[in-house]
Amino acid sequence: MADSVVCVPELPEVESVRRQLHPALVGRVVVAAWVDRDGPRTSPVEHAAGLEVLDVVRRGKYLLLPLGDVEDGAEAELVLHLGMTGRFRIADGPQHPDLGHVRARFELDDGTWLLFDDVRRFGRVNLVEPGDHAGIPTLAALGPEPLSDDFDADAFAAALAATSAPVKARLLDQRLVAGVGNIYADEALWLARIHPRSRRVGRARAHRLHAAVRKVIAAAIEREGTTFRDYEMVNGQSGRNADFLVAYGRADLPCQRCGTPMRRTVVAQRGTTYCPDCQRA
DNA sequence: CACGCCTCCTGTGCGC
DNA sequence: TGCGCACAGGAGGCGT
Repeated sequence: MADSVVCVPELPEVESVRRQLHPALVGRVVVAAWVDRDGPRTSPVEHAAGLEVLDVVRRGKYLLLPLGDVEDGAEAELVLHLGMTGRFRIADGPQHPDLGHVRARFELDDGTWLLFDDVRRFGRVNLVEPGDHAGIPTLAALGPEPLSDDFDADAFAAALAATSAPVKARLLDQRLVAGVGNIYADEALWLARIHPRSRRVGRARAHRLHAAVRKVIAAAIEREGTTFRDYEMVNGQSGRNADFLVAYGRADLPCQRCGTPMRRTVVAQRGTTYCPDCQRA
């Protein structure tokens, strides 16, 4: 079962990508930009040409690249999302042997190319006015970064107390906290000993979950993310977090806390693994 | 508004 | 061996 699991980029994976893209892109001027087609997840990017990459910022699972002029500031913003299978390469030309489904290309003034490859087309490539996220509702309503002071335990507890949805659904919806996806939701809920389908999470358990989210995200960033198959860094290497997972992908394996076989279920239309003994509703 | 279900997309792995 | 199909899921859209 575990070897059929596919990994999707979440906050730690996107942060690892950001750290590799930043030194390669900041200060570069876009010579030409191309995206494979218009659609709900892509929009024309040709106007990026002539603009300098001023920064490579991450918010949740989004990468934001302000483009413009060092003195005049940002004139545009490139919004990128890896979706499920997105990956980047810095290449010497418009092709790369590792990439079979290039969806966007950015030629840079030092002769390198930023290539975006995305088999399943769930990724996003949009060029917008700086800060104009109205067409990207999840980004516009994105909650606080989990490792920032803006992620407040009391506010998190209050928000959970005001909802009737399963706690895992709230972790996934990006509004209470940014960047948590299916893997780290299961990991954090296991660590906090909370059943993923629980609809009533009191203050004490909410505080445990708040700490658990921070812990699993920080640990995964240290290990440059989790790789099963799809996610990889800009240099093609894997993250090292897969060997440290305690919940995700461990159905039928013994709980590392109590030895009870982990159970697989579906919550919020997502595969979910939890310990039926030490994660109680 | 909140919630939950459906859809998109395609490679992979399994069963027959 | 080969075919068909279920499955994976972030985010958007829509129905209730």
